[in-house]
Amino acid sequence: MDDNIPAQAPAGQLPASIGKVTLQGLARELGLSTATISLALRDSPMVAEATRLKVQEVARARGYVANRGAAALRTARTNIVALGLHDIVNPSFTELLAAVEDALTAAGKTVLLGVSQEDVARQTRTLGTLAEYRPDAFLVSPAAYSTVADLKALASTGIAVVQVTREIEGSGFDFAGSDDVTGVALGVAHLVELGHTRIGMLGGFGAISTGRKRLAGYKAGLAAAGLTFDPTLVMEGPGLREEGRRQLARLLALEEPPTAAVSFNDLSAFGALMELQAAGLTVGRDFSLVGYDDIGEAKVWHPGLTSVHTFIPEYGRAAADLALKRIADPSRPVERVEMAPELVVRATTAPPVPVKRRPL
Amino acid sequence: MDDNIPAQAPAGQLPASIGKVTLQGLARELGLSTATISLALRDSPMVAEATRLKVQEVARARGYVANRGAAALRTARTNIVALGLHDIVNPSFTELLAAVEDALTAAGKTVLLGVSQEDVARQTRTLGTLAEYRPDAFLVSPAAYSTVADLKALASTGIAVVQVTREIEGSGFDFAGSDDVTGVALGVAHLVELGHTRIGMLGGFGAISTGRKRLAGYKAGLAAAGLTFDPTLVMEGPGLREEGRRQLARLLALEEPPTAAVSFNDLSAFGALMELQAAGLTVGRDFSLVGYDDIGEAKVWHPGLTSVHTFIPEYGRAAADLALKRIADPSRPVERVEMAPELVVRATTAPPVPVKRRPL
DNA sequence: CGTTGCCGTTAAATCGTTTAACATGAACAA
DNA sequence: TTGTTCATGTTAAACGATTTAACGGCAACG
Repeated sequence: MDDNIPAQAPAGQLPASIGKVTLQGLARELGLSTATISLALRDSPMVAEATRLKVQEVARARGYVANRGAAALRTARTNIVALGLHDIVNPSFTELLAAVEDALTAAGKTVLLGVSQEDVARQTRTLGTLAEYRPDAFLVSPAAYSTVADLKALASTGIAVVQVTREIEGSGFDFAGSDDVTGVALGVAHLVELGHTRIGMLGGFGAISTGRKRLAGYKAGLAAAGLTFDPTLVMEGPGLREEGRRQLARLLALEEPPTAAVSFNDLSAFGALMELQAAGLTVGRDFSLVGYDDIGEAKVWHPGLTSVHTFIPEYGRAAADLALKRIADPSRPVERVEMAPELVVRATTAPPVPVKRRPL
Repeated sequence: MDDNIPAQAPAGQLPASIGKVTLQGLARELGLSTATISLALRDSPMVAEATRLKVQEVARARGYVANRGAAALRTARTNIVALGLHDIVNPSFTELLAAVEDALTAAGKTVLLGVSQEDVARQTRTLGTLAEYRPDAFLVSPAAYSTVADLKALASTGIAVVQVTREIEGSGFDFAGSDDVTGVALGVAHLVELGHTRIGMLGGFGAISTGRKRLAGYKAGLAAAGLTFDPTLVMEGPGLREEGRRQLARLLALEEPPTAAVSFNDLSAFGALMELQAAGLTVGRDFSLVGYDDIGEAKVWHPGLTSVHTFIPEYGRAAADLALKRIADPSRPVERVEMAPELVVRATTAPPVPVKRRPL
């Protein structure tokens, strides 16, 4: 019946069949079995050289594009790595994302992206959807307030889970990030060395591991210098430009304002620089400021931002590596890669000015 | 034979079967066919209410996670949208990525990410790999020097292709972006209105559509004001902070430097602001500067950057929409969404100072 | 009581790959 | 001659879902 409408065949089939070159199509065309084609395309030594070359040539000529979904169904390996980030607008995460993407594609993996926007419910939904694609691994920077259970749900499907930047303490998953306690303490030590004794902190917040660790680093730095911790000098909030600006304004409004501050991240510090400028103060003279992360932008600023370099691309690559290693061997011992940050002194830090600047 | 080793079964099967709940497993457990389970989980009216509820309950209890790869194999629909961007560190692209991701996930799609790093060869490789996952659509911001052929290769596999931000003129694919010619002309007009007659451009470059269009907008703006185009006032290069800073330095070093400039993007402008500051000049008094895109950072600056707002999240959403529409109807007419930018005046622009500032 | 029609469910085919297990024929040794 | 290898290929069964024709059961109806 349908055979009576031959005219429709070319018109109807062509668009649908474009790009529809499959192993089976090649097999038919070459008079070989799909098995041979499959092996030949993957350079298996089990197929004769001549055959292999011919198969590859025809495949190229026909524009064959492998269907990884089908292959994955069979092999239970998708070569997909799911990335669950809480934010991608923040440049430090952008730099991380770029490094991770680069490292993973270099290893033949492809990145499936999900963004939680710092919302646990959305994170649950997103990760759930990503899981439906059966990634070989999850690389996660958990949203604030995430719990162990949120990650365990992923691992229970037998998928590798690696935490990056942020972690859920005690979750027992691989982790790559910077040693934030040491890092912030480094910044504090630098300020102390310059002679500052009243040092504030433009802080993050306690619902995320980095917020807690960097605060701990601030305290540790003070303690090491024999300075007492004054909670009124610590501001809390999301590490954003606007917030850093607000936080610095609040510090300056204190009865006895600090002469310097370390910050949760560079973004806060940039905002603070704006506020200093707006307040008519000169950073590196009237006030000293130390950023954190040392993202690319920090060195472009004028004056250049003194910051604690945390090697974001490096630990992004490390995280990718951990994922690859855990995929290869799911039972390997849990590994933590904590990179030691380094202080980069530029122009936003200097000795404090004498209390009375104009003794006149 | 194998039956003689019953002790191994639980030990060996458990780890392997974790998360391995499939439709067939559920079917066996419920004494139903996989067809019924499949239909029930998708709320098909063909299955009785009671059955549906029971199936869904058991599925939830067992932690069933659908395998979209398998489904895709059958339905030829992956619900994946591949994103091929030339860069993700630049904040304007980050904002775009965030908006696109948001819009697509809201529509039930998942984002597969590929980054070309402004390298055509890498773009070819990346897009090829993405194609192996059979995305329902490609959303592309092509690398510099891309040609129509680079995109046609994707379309020939019958996949929807949408260009965002950048386009390859005459390629015949959907496009969403800002009307850059109008946009930059807007910035020039503003400077002209303030009294500037010697206006420079911190430019992009000609290998990408936005570079060409924004330059055209600059020329159009000058022409509309009756000013003649002076090529020595146009700098070319990648739109980065460092580059903007360099370009402004070069403009200032001219024999007869301009009193104002428009720029290719905000990033260039931020760099230029740094250079002005380093040169001891006050922006908004000694020199006027207009950014482009008006990314979030622009309003946090002090002084706030006058910029041309291009509605990046909006056209990101538009691009996602175009993709969804083309997936739904591959034969619909090609659509271009060009958003009209709007000038946002802040504090970096002002009338030019008289030629001799100190008549003394 | 036989027929019809509807409803809920099922069997089986299908998507494109991979991979054990097996087939074929030539080369070689005994 | 009769086996044994070895090199190349093939067969056929997965993988986990979706789809659709067909089926069985049951109520209603004449």
